[in-house]
Amino acid sequence: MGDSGEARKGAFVDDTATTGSIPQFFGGRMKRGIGMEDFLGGRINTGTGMEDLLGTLTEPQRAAATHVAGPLLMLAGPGSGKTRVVTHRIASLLQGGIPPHQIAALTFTNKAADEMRRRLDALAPQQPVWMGTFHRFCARLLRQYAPLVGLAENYSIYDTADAKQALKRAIETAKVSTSHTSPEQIAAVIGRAKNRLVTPEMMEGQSLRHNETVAARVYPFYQQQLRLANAVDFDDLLLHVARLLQENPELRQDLDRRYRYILVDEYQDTNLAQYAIVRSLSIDYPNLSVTGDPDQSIYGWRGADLNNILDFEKDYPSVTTVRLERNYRSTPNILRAADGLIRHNTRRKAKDLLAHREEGEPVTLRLYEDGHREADDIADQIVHAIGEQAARPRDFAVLCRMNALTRVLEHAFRSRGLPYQIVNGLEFYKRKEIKDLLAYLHLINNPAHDVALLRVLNTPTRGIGKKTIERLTAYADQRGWTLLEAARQAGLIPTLPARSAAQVAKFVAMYDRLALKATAALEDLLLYLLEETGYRDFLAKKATEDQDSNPEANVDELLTGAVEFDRQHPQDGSLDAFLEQVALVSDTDAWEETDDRVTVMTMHAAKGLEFPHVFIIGVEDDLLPHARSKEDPSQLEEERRLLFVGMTRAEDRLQLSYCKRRSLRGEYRPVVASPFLMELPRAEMRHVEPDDSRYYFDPGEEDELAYPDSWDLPEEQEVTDTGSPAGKDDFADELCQLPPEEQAEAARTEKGRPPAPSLPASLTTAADLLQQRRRGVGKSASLREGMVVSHPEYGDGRIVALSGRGPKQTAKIEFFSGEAVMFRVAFANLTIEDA
DNA sequence: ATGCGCCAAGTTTTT
DNA sequence: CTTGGCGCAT
Repeated sequence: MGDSGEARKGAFVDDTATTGSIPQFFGGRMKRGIGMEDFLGGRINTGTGMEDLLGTLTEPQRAAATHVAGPLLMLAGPGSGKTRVVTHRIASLLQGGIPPHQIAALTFTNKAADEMRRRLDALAPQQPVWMGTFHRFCARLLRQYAPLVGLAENYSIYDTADAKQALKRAIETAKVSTSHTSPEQIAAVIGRAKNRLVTPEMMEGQSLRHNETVAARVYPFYQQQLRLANAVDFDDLLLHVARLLQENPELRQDLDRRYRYILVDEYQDTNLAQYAIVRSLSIDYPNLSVTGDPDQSIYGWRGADLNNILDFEKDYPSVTTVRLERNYRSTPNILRAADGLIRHNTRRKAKDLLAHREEGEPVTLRLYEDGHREADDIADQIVHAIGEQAARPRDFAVLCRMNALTRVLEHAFRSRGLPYQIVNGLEFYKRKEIKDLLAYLHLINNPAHDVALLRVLNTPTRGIGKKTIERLTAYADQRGWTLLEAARQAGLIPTLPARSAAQVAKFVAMYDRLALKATAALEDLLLYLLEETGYRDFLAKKATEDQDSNPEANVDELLTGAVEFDRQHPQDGSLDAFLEQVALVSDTDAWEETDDRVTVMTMHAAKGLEFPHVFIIGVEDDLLPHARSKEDPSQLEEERRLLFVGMTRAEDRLQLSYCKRRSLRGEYRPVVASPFLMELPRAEMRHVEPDDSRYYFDPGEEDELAYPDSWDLPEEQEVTDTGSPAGKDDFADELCQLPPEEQAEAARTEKGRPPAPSLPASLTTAADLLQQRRRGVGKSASLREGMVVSHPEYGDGRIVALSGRGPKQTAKIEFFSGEAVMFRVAFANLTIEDA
């Protein structure tokens, strides 16, 4: 996946050069910065040939990059330049005369695919090499061969919420009792089965556990539901394609020939379905190259099978294996800590992390009173570092186990005017208005999309109530029809009163009018839809009642997206493509590397990224090994790998923190440090306790900060791989069990320490003021209606409307050119003009 | 049929 | 702390 920091590093070097101040702190970094990675970029742009280009690679990197035919396994540790090698290999293949359309690079996330594309473009611009996620690859294939698996080409992709609705309906039709299980559990079992290529028929004879038995009963009904709706869920995308390839030998052969060179990123995260797909496409042309790192496998819960990578050499005996173990990203301090941790995994290929950089700062382990102090302190540290050092917001990342922890940070950052971006799960496409409108689009595109119909039938309200829907559904189920088909017969449904039937008929008539516009430009379609369905009025009414949310702004945003899509896809700009696009992007993909903001995300989302400064919060028992992962040793190992991934994102500085107490799901309760902390080389780390409010970044106080006595635990308190950590209880007692009264007392008696910094008051230098004034306003609460702002493209304009809060804040700006444009403040590069 | 309000439940990670 | 489901009053 993308080591996407390289572009940033280049930018960083430029910036320090122009300001003329290179803080000593970044010494090691600078040395590396002018090293091969950035140098490379310059050379390519001057158009030097491939020979020179490959000359900048190390021996093993070069071996991988020049590999042409036959299977290739690249075991690449974190920060080893993996993406770089992969892009160079593609460029090298192209230079060797391989037609670009014979190459397909499969990634796990869109983010990784985009990054790879960006970097390939730098080496070999505009090559039609196929790049994208597994799911997108499968979606495309399926679009072409849908009839072979019983679908039509305009099939819909159900997102998790849609799938859940369909599942609930399936549970009802299956008439099973869910008293000892839940739809979620059933969904999980079915999902796991699909990932292992297990069909409903195969599952019948083999289940043992209770919820599996229930799931096995529901599974066929669920699939039937999907087939009838001409829809697939995420897992089906893979499953259908895998079966397609298994059951159609000629097609398999064709596709094998078409995609002769297949590259798979993050191979350790592939599940059986993905494995089957990739293998099927690499039989006649076994030019399969996979890259991955078993230590970074963190998707076991999604069916990822570590054996795929561990056994690759067995699958392809003629494989060339390349190991990239040298880490160019992190300081040795960080690597020792990460290595100390990962060594505790038993099911693992021993691998070294060879440090390349010079010794840096010790890793910090920090204890806080609670999550608020944690967030406040981290925000303060960042503010301080930006003020004192030449750091920028985008150099920092705060990583956590779950999205719920980001709330406190959001507050802390906002109150300090610190620009940030939270990459989390609850975003744009999950909002009600958006889901409603998309449901209309889905239904227009695929009349069988029952979930969309149910969502939309009475939104806005049209006098079609629960009873009517019930009768309609029963009628449809009875005949095996889709709901829309049943609705067309509303007049003939005996159970339906005439009045209800008339309402339903009116809806169908409206639908038919909408469907006529299916091939119009998205923008026109949406605008027509808004009027025709009465959704616009519905929204206006809502907006006046509810001040907080601004559905209208969201709708405008969707419109903006549609316009953009129309523009980018003038030829294939079908509704199909748009809906597929929407279904297969996640909010993680909204992360903008170029934005100068602090990044807040989960460790899962952070994979493949790197940052100069990384804070990992909530390294606590039941949270970082998550409570639900602790029974199963393999899940526990996965949690350890997750922390490993988090730690190895850091280039220069890394802080791990945990709290004495934390409020989670409404409760404020005491928590215990993560047992993983016991596995770190604590003797060489810097420990900070709660009452010590001195700054992380104050160079003068480093000596005092290091190793408080209470932390001077003997290094040999190692964890046996099977048993519980020796001395864990002492450790926890000492650190976490101090009663609050004593804490308060201790705080009161603390002597002379600097007051907590508060931004913007602490930013006092002229340069800072200037920077502040001209800096992107980001998500800071500083925007007001009537304010004059500047946009790089549109010029100056006045804010005429503001809506939404935080990262969702949207501003309508009337530019002096006369144009009025809606922006999402977070993404628009707005600057505030002098007052 | 609608809409409000209460209560309960379930809370990881993502395509 | 949120969401979803259910029952009641209009």
